[in-house]
Amino acid sequence: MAKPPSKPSTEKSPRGGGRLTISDVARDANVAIKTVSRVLNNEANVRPATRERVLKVIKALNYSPNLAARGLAGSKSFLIGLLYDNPSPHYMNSVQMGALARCRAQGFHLLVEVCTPETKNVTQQILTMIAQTRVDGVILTPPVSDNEAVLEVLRRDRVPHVVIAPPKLSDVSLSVHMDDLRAAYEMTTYLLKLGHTRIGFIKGHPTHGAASLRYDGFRKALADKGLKLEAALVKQGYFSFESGVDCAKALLQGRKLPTAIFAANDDMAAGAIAAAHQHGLSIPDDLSIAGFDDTPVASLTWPALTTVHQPIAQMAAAAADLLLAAIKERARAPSSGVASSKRFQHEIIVRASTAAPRR
Amino acid sequence: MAKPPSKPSTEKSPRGGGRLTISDVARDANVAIKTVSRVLNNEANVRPATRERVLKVIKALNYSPNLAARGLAGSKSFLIGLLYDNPSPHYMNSVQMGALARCRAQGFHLLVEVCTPETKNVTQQILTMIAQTRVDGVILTPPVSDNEAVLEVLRRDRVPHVVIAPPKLSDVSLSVHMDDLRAAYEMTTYLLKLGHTRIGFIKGHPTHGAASLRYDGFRKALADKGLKLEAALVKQGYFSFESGVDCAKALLQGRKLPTAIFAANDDMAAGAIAAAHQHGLSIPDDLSIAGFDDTPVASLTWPALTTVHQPIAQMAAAAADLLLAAIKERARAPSSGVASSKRFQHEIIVRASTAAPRR
DNA sequence: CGCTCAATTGACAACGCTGTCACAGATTGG
DNA sequence: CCAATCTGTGACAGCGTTGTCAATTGAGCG
Repeated sequence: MAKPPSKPSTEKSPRGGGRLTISDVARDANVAIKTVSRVLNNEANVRPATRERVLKVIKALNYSPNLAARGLAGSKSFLIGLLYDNPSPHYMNSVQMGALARCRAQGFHLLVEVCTPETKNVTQQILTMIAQTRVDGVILTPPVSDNEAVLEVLRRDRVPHVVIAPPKLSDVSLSVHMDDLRAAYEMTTYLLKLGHTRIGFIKGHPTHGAASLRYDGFRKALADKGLKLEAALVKQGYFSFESGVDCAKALLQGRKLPTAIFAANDDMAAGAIAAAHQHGLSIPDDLSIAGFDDTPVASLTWPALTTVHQPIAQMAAAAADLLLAAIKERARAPSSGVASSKRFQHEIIVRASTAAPRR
Repeated sequence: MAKPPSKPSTEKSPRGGGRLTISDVARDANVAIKTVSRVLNNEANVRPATRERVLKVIKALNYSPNLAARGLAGSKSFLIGLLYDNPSPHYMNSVQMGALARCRAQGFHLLVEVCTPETKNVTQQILTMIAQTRVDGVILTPPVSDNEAVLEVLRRDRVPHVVIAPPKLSDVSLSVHMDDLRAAYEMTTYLLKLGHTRIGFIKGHPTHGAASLRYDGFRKALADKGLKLEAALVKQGYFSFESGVDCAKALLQGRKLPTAIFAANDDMAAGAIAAAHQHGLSIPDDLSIAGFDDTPVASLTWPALTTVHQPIAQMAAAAADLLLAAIKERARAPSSGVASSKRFQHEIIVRASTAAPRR
């Protein structure tokens, strides 16, 4: 009985990679399945010529390995979980774009998981997700990143994770962050240098870690210039446009008007602009206004908003890199990873909403 | 040698569901693995008492099944791919929130895939993703939804998919959509009813399907009122703030000024507002301005923007429902699914940027 | 030329679940 | 009362990969 000839690679046209398996490749390349696996995983000890041949067949067949099988057999799932709880679409979009680019570049996929504020048991939700999907790592964004219970669980289960904008630098987790205090300090200093001496400040949401840092930066800048903080010029906002309107109105009804207002985020700054318009004030001639975050709205207000730019997408990309590196490292040495944090540089973006005060 | 006693269920504390397998549950519930599987998949032919018992053990152990194994053994991956290529963070955020809620409610996870405009071969990218992850279905958002080649591939490989805002209603795909023409018609009619007769229009990006529908709606409303379309009052924009500024400036420099401007999206409307401010015009007294989409920026401009609201999150949720239903249906009868489309109702949101023209 | 040792390759058993099918017990009908 | 039928349950074989370890190859050396 004649042995059936091995089928030529052209038999299956290089279409969707649909139902191809690793053994199809092995057959065509005339090697064992395991060797194909070695090539796929970039393992050592494959003769260059063999590797070449296998790669050629893979390409010809347009084969790509089944993640589920890989996940089951090996330990890697090639899945990264993105924990998501941010009310700002722009922020989350930037994070996703940044993280996704890096993940895909390294062959990982992004699994998005939302935990709305109503979610009673975030911890349980994460646990379930990990058990189900066996994600190789998790990226946390604010304000989930403030949740100590979640971090605790991730550490206990030894799930690699990276925190974007952690409330405080941890010594057990990876993280990326920005210097909110310094940024607010610089913006305040910029306003002072323009000649403003009465600067109103609209604080951010009281539970948001970074918000208080921004206020600290504001105070420090005043102090360093020898100026006293006037309580009447500080209002408590909540990051929303409406709270910005309210706070600005309150500031503009005081006895001695501020010549500038610095809001802890752009939405509130936009609110301040609206309030100023309503008061018949001209910006920046009668009143300078500065924001924080450089969201798209900062370019769409009239006049365009002077604000602090954070490189969100870059931070997210770096977070992904950090995470992926840790995952690879852990595969080599299962010892717990080292904590490390990368700091990013902000930038003061001067637009049309600020100017020297009118004499 | 004594046979080791089967370990009691309390041995593994109900923690992370970490390394539990289905056989742990089977042992504790005193049934076969297959029976646990039946319970997990809600299959028939399990005695209620047995089902109960298994469920109790599952809960006690805090067990959740391994998706990779499920995917490998069965045909389902419990993964939905979200194809993503939208420049608007707000839009994508809404889509994700809407889709994610439904997916998670039905035990599915969301895999995000970006295809930037630079991606040379979107089709290949999708093919690879499908081959790797074996997603059970795909959700397409505009403008990917306009890409006929992508749709073609999905159909050929018989991957269930749903299209959000397709350029034209397909007879082979699921979709959800809104009546852009009618919405623009209504907004225009609203402006006409206020008493405006010279209405400027800023068109959207020329390659965006919905953009031309909006223009069609505008023209139809004028025609139905017996008004002639003045070419000088129509400008070609590109959906960006800057193009809105430019178009509005051009409109405001014409001989006979319009008393209202209708822009095909909010960003351009915001641009028009800025341009009007620069021309020293008061809104809405000197000039009414209307937008389209009801993005967050519409509430942050001054004055707040009259615009058309689309229920994006609801549409995405419906899209997910449609898709999940089709997946379940296909599991029952592998015949190709029926096409169906669900239409959603828009809403005219009247804010402060529009009013009757000054006499 | 024969031997050693490292480099390369392959056979085979998992991984955790579902599909298939066989089987025991319960139910029905004549 | 027994065959015929239906329910509920379990044994077992994969699904497409990787891990383990044995087998084969080839180069270097005395």
